[in-house]
Amino acid sequence: MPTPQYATDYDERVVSAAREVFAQQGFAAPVSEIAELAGVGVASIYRRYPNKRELAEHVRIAATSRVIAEAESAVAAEAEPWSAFERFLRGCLRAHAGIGVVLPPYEDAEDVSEELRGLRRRMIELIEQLVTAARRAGQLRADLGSADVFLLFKHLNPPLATDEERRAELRERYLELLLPGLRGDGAPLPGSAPDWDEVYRMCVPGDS
Amino acid sequence: MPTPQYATDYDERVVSAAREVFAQQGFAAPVSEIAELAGVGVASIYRRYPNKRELAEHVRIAATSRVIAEAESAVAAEAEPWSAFERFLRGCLRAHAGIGVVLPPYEDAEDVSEELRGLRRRMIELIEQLVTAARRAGQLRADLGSADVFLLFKHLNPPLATDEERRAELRERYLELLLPGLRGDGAPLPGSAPDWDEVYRMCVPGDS
DNA sequence: CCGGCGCGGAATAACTCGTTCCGGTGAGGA
DNA sequence: TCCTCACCGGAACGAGTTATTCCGCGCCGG
Repeated sequence: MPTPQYATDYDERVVSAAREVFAQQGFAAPVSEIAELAGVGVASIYRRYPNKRELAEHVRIAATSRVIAEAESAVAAEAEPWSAFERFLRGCLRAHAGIGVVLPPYEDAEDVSEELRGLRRRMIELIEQLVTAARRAGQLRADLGSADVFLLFKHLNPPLATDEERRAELRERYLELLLPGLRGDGAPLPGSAPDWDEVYRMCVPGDS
Repeated sequence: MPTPQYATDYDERVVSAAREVFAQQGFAAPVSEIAELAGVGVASIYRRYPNKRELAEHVRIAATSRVIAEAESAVAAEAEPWSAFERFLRGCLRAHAGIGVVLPPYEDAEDVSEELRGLRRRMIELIEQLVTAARRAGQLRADLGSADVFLLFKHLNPPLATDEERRAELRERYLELLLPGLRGDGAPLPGSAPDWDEVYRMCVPGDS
């Protein structure tokens, strides 16, 4: 065997731990913490990824892919636009990987790989499709842009609860609180909807 | 003059900058960044506060006081419970100082000064009063606790937009989205409401 | 029983950040 | 005008933290 084969089980645990840790503490979080959460040694991480940045890139790719899958399955499963939209939201929330991690490039926007760039395009396209359809059907308020949805998602993530269990519970709790507003029951929204560039730009400088 | 008098103008700019920076980056943010934002040298900060921790404490005290004032003025200005509640929310949002900074103790809960502890008690008392009144009047959904409100607030803060102007706009935008849900138009909330201890506990470990 | 592939975690070298120190500057009195 | 002194900005220092590498160990297949 020319290329040594590492336990694939490890890969999964590492990426999952990295997602969790980066989501909570930002890119500045120590690699050792990721290793600890994954229950492996730091060397095992560096044996698979040349450096921290590439690990983060991998996490983002996985998370973005997950959101894409969630969107595609929601479109496929629901005929009604609003139902598809809602299913997408809940799906992402449950996937937890969620948008919180997808969002921040962690480093300067320039260093994003072509692969991730493509995935982002696809993800945006899908979300836009979901939003537009629901809006056309009069089931989603007209003054809400697709990038708004993204930001709202980010906000749904509670800080750092003790356990992930509880965090998930709170996420669903606050999503429920948001849904009536999304359907358009309130006053018109002040301000202008962000565009995607703004959303990405907003999250670059810091880590979180 | 026995005690030298420093420019009070500086104090204000320093605390305001510290609030901004801590809110965005957490307690881990470098002091130098605060100094830069305030347009002063680091020494000017240390000339007024013995160390970073005390500066943070000062920020929290100022922010908590501000929330208290906002609550008191809302209670005094509006007879209708829901109106008072809504005014409180908007007021805090506009004060921006807001809850994002009030919340995190930044360090272990033990090290909180007696003064701040007292302010917190008062703040919680007031928020609870606002929530209970609105709930009693049937204007706020019954399954929403006062600590929920606090967490929601935290979530309203957009990450790090380029300018504060835009951030404020987005905060108001998303508050609007939340209001219908708060009034009780949606499905019952899943999960259980957090209590205040949980809220504080949730935000201790990390910085943000 | 032996060889070697991974593994965990200690060791290293760089870097960041809190805090302190120091020379500069400008206002005000002589 | 010149001197003094209070105050300022920013460079310097030392402690602590972290990405990355290195090394000896244990397990698995033969």
